[in-house]
Amino acid sequence: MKETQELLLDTAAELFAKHGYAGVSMRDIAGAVGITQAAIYHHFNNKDALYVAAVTWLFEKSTLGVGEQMAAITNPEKRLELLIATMLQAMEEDPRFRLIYMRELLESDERKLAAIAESAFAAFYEPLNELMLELAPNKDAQLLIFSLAGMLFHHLEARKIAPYLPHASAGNPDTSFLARHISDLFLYGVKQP
Amino acid sequence: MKETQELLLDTAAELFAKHGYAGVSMRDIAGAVGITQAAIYHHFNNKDALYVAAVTWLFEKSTLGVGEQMAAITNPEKRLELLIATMLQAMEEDPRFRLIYMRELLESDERKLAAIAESAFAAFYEPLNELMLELAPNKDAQLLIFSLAGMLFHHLEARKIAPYLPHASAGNPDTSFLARHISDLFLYGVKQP
DNA sequence: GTCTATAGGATGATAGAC
DNA sequence: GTCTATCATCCTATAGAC
Repeated sequence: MKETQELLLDTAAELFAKHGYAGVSMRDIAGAVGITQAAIYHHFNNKDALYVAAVTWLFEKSTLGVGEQMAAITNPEKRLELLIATMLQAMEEDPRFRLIYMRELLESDERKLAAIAESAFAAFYEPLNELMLELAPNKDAQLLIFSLAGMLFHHLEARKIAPYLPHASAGNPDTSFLARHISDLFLYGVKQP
Repeated sequence: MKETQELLLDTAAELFAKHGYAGVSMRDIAGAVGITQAAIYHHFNNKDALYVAAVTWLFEKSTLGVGEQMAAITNPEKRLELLIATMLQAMEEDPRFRLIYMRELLESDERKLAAIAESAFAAFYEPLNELMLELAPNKDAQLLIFSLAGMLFHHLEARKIAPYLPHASAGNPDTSFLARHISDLFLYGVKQP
């Protein structure tokens, strides 16, 4: 059994990811943990402090180890494919990282965003940058990273709306299928088979 | 001077885009319009109805004409480039469409999402589907649409976090530069100059 | 069409017992 | 460390006057 403090972080991250900051009450979190609302204030000063602590905790937990896994492979195309497959699978298993990242881009104030970017993202961004320089030295690495990230995130997000759009196929594509599509498109574009 | 009803839709769309459904109260909207909170209920049955009406109104306004503009061009590559440039520019001028679309994908209310997708999105999705079938008949059109949409949205979203990442360049790229990058990548991938 | 007034409930936070 | 009890404030929504 986890300590109450960590259970609070875990539960708060879950609920904030799903419903956003304003959409979750202290009573919701307390209820999910199994304590009363007032008891939260023994662990955190207020709702804002709980939110920041939960997001920081989740981001540090989530980005751990992806960079190390990549460093082992020298061939850049293979490294790209591993990265895409790994990230898709990780974000499918635990969608909280993706959900909160997206929410942060929508509504976070600049100060919180800067703190998160520098503390939780920089280490993870660096090997990505090197990969892009190897893959396409004559292109803008940051633009490539944003293009790739946009595809990764959006394919998972879009699963929610896909069934309601015309020409919808039954069921959602699995991550290995998505990984194949994204890798091919990113490397060769639509004009190449 | 706009009629109160349309002013309500416009203001509600603005606030919901910025702060989300739970983050905006009826008082906030009424205050911004210049009436009292109770007066809203003369125009809309409840908060939910106002939200759906505002989002539908915004989406119909935003996606209007993009399809028509595209229909005039027969060459699919040119049509793709026009689409990318037009959407980037439109979303830069008025970010509300992008913000609410992203929020809809995050928020977990299936009923609202279904209503919006079917009423406001289907008409806009159809010409996109045809374009993809022309560009790459042997690929999955919906996957290509989500890939493209992901890039379009994320490049604009990422402007917020870009300055805090390593290797950041000064200032944000303008939309025509982004359009060039996205068009090239989508058509030919990173391996082609 | 807009107002005032108010019902009825949820919310963030605190005080103090155990 | 968690509880009960409570406060002040906010919320959506309704009733009825003008």
